[in-house]
Amino acid sequence: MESHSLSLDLTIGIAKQSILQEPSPPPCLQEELKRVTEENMKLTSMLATMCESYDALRAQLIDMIGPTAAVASSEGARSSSPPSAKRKSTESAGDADDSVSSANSCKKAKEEGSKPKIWKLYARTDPSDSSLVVRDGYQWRKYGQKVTRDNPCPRAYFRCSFAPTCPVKKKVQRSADDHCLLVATYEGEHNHYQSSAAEVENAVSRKTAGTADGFGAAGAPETKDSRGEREEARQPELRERLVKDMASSLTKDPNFTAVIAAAISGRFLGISTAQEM
DNA sequence: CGTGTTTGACCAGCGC
DNA sequence: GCGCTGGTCAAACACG
Repeated sequence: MESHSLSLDLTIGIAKQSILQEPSPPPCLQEELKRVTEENMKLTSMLATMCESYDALRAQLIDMIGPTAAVASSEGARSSSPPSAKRKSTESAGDADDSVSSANSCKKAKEEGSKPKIWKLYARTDPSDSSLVVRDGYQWRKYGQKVTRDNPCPRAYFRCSFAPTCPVKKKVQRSADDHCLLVATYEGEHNHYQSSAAEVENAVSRKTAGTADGFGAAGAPETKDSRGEREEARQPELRERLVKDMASSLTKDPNFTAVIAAAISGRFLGISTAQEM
């Protein structure tokens, strides 16, 4: 997405800058340094603008869908009705949910005090898409798959793999009636930031397009309490997340090492001018 | 070779 | 105690 490439450009820009801050660079490099610095500042301001726009849009989105979205904690997931348009399919998804709920209800009594948060996400998928993948902005590692009794479609089990210590699990199963509908049941809360801002946008857009559950941009259940807290803490978090995204982009992007190598070998200027064209 | 997925085996909880 | 079921493990496999 655009924001992602922007952050990548930004990281490359920063990298270029740091490379060029080697002791006593030649005059042509100083000129380039100046240009890159300006470009970097422009990108930074663009990024800030985008973040503000994103915040505003997201706030609007939450206002729009908040009242209808089911607060999908274990207690509220089934009590609040989903939007009428999705009523039938949600009920059919409920077939799958019932097994989850009944399984969880057994534990409920025991774990009432310390049970992890459970929430659900309904996602429409292409009928031809047979994968049990719900793109919610986090990295998941599949650790099991099982065919359950009340649904011929297999249920897939995932763990959050973005952070080794993250306790969150999710189960994804197609609705027995509507095979286009994926029901993702999340368990626990993430103890880290979302892996990708682009994925966040993806998740949010999916939600507006066809999903109808409590699901914040951070992939956590969107309760009023947590929402208020996050609104307050958003700006510092956002900056920190951007920094992490940048670092992540640096380590993941093979092109970055090529840029570094090119810069070091003196081909940097050629690449830079070529990019401008 | 490292990482993620698949899949059969295993385990624990529950109802009868 | 036994069988059923959901959830997890871990070896084998696939892929980049």
